[in-house]
Amino acid sequence: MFDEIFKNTGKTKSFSKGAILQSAGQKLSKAYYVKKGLLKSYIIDEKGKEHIFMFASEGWIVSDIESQAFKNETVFFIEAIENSQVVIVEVGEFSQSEKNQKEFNLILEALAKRIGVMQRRILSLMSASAKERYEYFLQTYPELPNRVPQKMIASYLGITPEALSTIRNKITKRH
Amino acid sequence: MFDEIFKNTGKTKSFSKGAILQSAGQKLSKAYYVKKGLLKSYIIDEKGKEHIFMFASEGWIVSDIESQAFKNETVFFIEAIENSQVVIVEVGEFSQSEKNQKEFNLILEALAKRIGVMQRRILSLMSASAKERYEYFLQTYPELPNRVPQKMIASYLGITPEALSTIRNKITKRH
DNA sequence: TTTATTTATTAATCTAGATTAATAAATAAA
DNA sequence: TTTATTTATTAATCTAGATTAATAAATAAA
Repeated sequence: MFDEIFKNTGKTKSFSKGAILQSAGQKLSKAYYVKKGLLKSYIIDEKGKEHIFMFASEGWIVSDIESQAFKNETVFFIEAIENSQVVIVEVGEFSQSEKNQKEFNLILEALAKRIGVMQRRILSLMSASAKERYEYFLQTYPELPNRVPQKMIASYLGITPEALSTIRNKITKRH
Repeated sequence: MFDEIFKNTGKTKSFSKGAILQSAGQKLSKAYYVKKGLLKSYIIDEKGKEHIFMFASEGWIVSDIESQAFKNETVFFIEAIENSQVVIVEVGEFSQSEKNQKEFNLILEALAKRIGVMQRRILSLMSASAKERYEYFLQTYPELPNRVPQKMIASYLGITPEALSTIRNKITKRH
């Protein structure tokens, strides 16, 4: 992970639950390393509906890598869903400093990892049912259901809270 | 893009339509730079159904970046859907050679671009209807419908060929 | 060419998940 | 506490897209 690079960059800020760290439409988006707490990044579609793109708990990084690289406006909102301590990293530092071989490989590895996560998500959205996606989510993030309201999990899975409730009911009933 | 890095690495190979360049389960996957022709990368799910992950025409690169970085078995098949000329790049060269600042930035930019494409795909799978995804596909890849059978476009969109046929019918009818 | 195979279209039926609505449970605010 | 707000559950109804099947059109093979 980016851990080694980001952990000690200073600039730790605290955010209360509900605080918005970044809004869609802003330029010059930053990278957020979560020391403590939990963030979500999400979009709001034309119908005003929220779609959670990712959760970030301790040790994770959230950022709109594409908008950083190309200096576009970001499409993502980022919000603290627990009281959180976050290291904010300017993108400039990231791309301009002299990189040694080791840092280069760390960054490549982190990007490759993220690409892998997204590939699996795309494939499962194309090929798996909501129930299968939920079960896969539970395996991948076993601790999140205790920290996150169900409607956010539904939003992450791309389904309605009602549908998730029904799925959970079915899973428990045929124990 | 990776163009500058890959274009002149030699080792151009020709593949006839229908040739399989890579199969799921193989280790040490390579990167494929398309000089001429058209490739598709896809998975086959447990039910034996094919899901196209991406198309790659002239100037594109296909590769399982995650499996390269972590030396896993790849999940992707890669197949030529036109007669194609492809530059095959060993992953080794890519990560081990000494990188200068310029190359470093090119690679970062290419990865960021790919991440952006995947982000948009995830968000549209979560929030858009099949019709909207098809219209977005037409905007993004206006030339592909002339080169690719419809059932492959359906597979890329995550729907059945029958559903795509119906959508196309609806779009033309209310001109 | 002729024949076989693959692809696209259309229609009927089905189903996973959306929508709407009402109620209960949990959480936050006063 | 009490009250207001948010979240989760359940049920009824609806709909986008899947499934099945039959037919036509296009492409590949003999």
